[in-house]
Amino acid sequence: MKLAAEIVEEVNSLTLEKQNLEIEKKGFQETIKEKKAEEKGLIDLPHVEGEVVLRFAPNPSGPLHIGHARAAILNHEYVKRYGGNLILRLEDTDPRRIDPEAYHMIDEDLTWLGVEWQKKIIQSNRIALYHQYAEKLIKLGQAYMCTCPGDEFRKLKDNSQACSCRDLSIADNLKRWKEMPFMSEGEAVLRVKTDLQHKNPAIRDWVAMRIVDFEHPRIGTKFKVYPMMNFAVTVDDHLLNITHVLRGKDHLANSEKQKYLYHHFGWTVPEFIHYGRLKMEDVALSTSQARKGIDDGVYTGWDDPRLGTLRAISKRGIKKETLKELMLEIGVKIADTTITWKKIYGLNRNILEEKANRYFAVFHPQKLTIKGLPESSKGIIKRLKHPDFPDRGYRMLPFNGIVYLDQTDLERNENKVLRLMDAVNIIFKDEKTVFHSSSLEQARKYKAHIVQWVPATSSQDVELVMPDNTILKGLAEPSITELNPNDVVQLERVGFARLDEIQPKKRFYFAHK
RNA sequence: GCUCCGGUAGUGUAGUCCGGCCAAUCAUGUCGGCCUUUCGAGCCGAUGACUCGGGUUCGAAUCCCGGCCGGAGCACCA
Repeated sequence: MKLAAEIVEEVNSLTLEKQNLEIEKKGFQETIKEKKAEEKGLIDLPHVEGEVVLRFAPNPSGPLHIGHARAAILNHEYVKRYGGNLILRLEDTDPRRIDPEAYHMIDEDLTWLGVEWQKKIIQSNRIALYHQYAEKLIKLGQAYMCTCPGDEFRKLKDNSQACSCRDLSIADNLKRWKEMPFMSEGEAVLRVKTDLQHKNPAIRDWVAMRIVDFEHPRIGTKFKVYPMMNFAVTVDDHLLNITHVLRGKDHLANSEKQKYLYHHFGWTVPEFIHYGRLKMEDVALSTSQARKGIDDGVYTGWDDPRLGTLRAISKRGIKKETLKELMLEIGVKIADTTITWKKIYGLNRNILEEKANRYFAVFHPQKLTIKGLPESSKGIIKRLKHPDFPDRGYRMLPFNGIVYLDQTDLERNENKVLRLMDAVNIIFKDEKTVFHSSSLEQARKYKAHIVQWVPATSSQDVELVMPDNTILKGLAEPSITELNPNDVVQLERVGFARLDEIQPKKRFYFAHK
């Protein structure tokens, strides 16, 4: 025993290389298992044979939010990796939960995200198709028309008991099925037979079709019998040859339910991949909460900077590339993730840093007239639009000694030498501003802070909408008139901001530092 | 309550399937330094994690059991 331990100790003390060498010397066969070399970033999909067919299937109840972006980006990325098709499918089988505006908002949002789809289908165009498959299922003896009140059925189901409808003949079921469009809401449902003994009561005999007496925003009152999500999704995923289904883990039980349907029809089950919940700090992600806030006037609209919608995020100057990087990093883990704004800002800054040109703006403007300014210091001051890219040219700032500075910069530097970038050094003392010197060396010598300024004689009024939707009014240098809406700039020492509109006012949205 | 699932630094992530090269990767954040006419960026450095307890094993982030914590589902929504 002791000997064995000693030998092991000895072997372990050798480097791996030496151990392998010894193994070789002694003539042992190499038995090391080969570990699969994974592609960096997003993990590979399981069981890929050739091309993949994936789908992004939102419910058109509002615009897309950051949670949708995850599904859309991931699906899109996998289609790009393996080749194949991405299908956009609008799941509008609940007439009550549809926002007619959402159909085009979703297209817009995906386009902004850069997610392209090869085919688009709308489930409300396919209701008759679902009816056909429902009838097939009845004929297979795998579905039954249930007229039990919901709570009674639940009691039975929770005890693994069949209700009386379950044993109806196929003929009786077909008869009821034909009558279904003439019944009223709640009178009957079509149930899929699963396993009443299933450990999870939620899986037992789930509803496939129901009666809805409500005008559908797209197809009106043409149908009264609508499929439930699980039924429509399964039929579609099969018919469209979907190979892999990426969905949130809130669909775990649904995947389980759907498998029964695949088996009843004899269809191949796609690969289900479930990812965890996405939480976003300070943001109400749910569409319904956002809608309520908009209706109540708490939020200004779907693009209110406080919301987690893609249109709000893009308005704030967050780039689609940032979202893509973020989603690729988060991947498809089933564990929940919390996204912090700092994370998004950090990624976004990496992208914006080289794109955004620099401009001066102050948001607590204080007008100053510099006393004793030598004539030689006056004139047009040139400053690079971007310190790292000189070929982008200069902005011109007329400097005549009358400027706006930020109030807080003034307060913090009272009685101290303060340098106006690329201009002169001043001292603000006893409510008076006097010229101190002009060279950078002097500023360095006095450890002066270096701040941005706006020429008072040719300033531009601007607004800056902050992430909490408060609006700061300020002044910017004249060159900002060369900007166009949607340009993202860095307001020096303020932060990155996206120009949203120039008429009637020049309005920026603050992105981050 | 029932069913299922998860837990690696502040946050996100790699590694877990197939135990040893993991005193654990990368990103972001934070702190410090250098540089820079921004409190930005860049460069350099620092910081900081395997949920806990048992078990198996020569060896456990990795396998097994239990606890704790967290999440999802339990609809005639998707």
